[in-house]
Amino acid sequence: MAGRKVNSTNYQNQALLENKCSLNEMLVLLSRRWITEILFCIQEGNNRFSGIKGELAPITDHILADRLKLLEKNGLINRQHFPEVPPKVVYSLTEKGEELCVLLEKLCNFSDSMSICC
Amino acid sequence: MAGRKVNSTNYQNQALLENKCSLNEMLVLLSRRWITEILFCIQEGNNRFSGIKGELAPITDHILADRLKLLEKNGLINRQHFPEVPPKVVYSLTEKGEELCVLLEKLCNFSDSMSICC
DNA sequence: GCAATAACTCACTATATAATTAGTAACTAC
DNA sequence: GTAGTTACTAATTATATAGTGAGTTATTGC
Repeated sequence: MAGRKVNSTNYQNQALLENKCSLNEMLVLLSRRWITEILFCIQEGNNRFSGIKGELAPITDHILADRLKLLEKNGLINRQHFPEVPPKVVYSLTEKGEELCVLLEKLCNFSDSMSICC
Repeated sequence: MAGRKVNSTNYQNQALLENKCSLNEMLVLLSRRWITEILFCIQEGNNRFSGIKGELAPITDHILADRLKLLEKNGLINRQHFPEVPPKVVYSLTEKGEELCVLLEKLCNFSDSMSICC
């Protein structure tokens, strides 16, 4: 975590947008690469680190760990740790997480109905 | 527009995600800074370049022009140009644009109901 | 002829985000 | 005692995205 430059216009503009509307915060979170796919993996019961890693093939450990932490921090998933060897950690959606998945599916249907280019 | 590095893992991973699900394309578009605010401005009738620029105060001409072009390219807004001097251009939401705004409002209500930290 | 206007465009710099590579603990099977 | 296992972490490099500052066009008002 290199830390953001708090005095930059870049930072301040983002802060302004997030203050104006929480949607902007949500979109920053959701647009982190892999994050929605990780959510859907867990929703479908693929609920362990290595399982998700396998399904989202080229994802790195680093990014996966970071995204799981983000999702947990925001109350969208639960993390259950079993002190075995080798270690076992199981993830599951919270109620909020389920709710979000429903909204994302709607957005997904909408995006299917149009062709997007950036 | 400096062009993306098409052979990088960075690019290829993004492409993989966008292939897997159009939601990922949609999220890239929506997470461009200012874009949802611009959409909401137009929805509320603030439909000219300088008007939007005024409302989203620290936004630059450069970014605003880019975002309007993106929204138009994706069929979310219409651009009507009047050949006067000084020039006059009026933007409006398309049907798709209206539809998207409805979905975004739902997502916004959801994000209001939780506290997000990144 | 000079300043002001709206709606842009361009070249450049600053910043944020993702990927790469290596390393960790605490065991078990061989 | 060496390799293999899971779920991570850390330092560094590569890439994408945002912001800065200036320039453009074609006209009207002074």
